Amino acid sequence: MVTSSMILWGRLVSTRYIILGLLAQQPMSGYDIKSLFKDLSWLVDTPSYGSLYPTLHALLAEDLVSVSIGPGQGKPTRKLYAITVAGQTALQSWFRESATAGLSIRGFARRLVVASSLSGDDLKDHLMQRRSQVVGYLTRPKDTDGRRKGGSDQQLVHDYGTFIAKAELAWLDEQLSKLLS
Amino acid sequence: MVTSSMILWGRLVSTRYIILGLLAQQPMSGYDIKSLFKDLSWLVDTPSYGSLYPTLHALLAEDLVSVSIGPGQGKPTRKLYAITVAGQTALQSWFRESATAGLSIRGFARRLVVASSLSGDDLKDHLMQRRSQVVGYLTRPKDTDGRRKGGSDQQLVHDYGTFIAKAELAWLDEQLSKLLS
DNA sequence: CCACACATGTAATAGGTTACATGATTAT
DNA sequence: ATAATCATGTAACCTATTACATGTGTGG
Repeated sequence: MVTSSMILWGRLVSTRYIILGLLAQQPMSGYDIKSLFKDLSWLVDTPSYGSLYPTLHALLAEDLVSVSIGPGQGKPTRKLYAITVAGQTALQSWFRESATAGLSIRGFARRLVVASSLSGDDLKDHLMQRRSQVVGYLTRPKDTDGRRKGGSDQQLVHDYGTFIAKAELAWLDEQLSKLLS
Repeated sequence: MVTSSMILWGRLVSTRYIILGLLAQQPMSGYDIKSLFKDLSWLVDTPSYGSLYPTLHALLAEDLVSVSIGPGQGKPTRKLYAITVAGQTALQSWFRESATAGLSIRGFARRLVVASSLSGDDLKDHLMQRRSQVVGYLTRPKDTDGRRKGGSDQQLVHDYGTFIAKAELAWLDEQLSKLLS
């Protein structure tokens, strides 16, 4: 039975793929993944164990990852998850299909984690695509609407957004020049 | 009957309060709110109509907002929502209680929208609190763990995070010096 | 007359969090 | 001993998205 949700499975479903992206860099336990996310919490939301472990189980059931009982020398026994070949394929497909995804800083960071574990070309594409989105954002037309948006409306947040976007543009250019040299 | 979810009602529940924050700046329709969110999509997630309208209905049922049938000269009739006194109180309470909330750029932006509609002191507190969080992030100890994190692990994303954090710090200092002068 | 922006809404469902439950090992 | 960190998991519940449904007004 194919439900509509299964059609969506290959699309966004954020957490699945960022977890897969982390596992693509090296085998880890659920606990490790959680800690890594904590390091990234500045940019990406940290999933709770309540979604982390079930996701890992689902990925396992689909053969996108494999498990082995970790050595746990000293510390309690742990399950080491590793990405499979099928997992790598799925990850790459998702990354390429989700290329047109939105403009949020969070979405970019999420995909950046995944991109780091893929080919240099995928990374370069991601950065270049992002660059044009950021430029688009910075050159967006100022709205002078009659109804709402009375001039100073949301000024502060927009100012913040513009400032961050400019910084990001600088970062992107720096990274891209490194990649192209 | 008091359920545990009701206790949480005054806490995070993101969208409720950012909507309330937007309405605190001026009365708007659901459609207006959606457009405003689109402008902010760089920093904050845009809720879908499927959550926007029900949220508006809930806020209305709790007397945190009021409605009036908009003029709609030319365009189709619209419902103008406005924040009530109770709504303003609830907004301020939420803002102050959620002060210790996490460190994500998205969480900050969300609260920034709300802060813009509150007193200058609330805004100043928010910026100062954020400043110390950002400084904490930038001065966080580099981990040299044996098990995972093999040196260059997640390098790129961390680099990105650091770059953005530095930019944010500069912005915060700029804003704070404006507020204090 | 048709596409597009304006405008509001609901039902099914996916996705996530909270709170709970359990246990090993190390440092104080 | 006992607190803290390491480690895994589940059930109930909340929240949000997706997809659908409907209708007005404007411009080409």
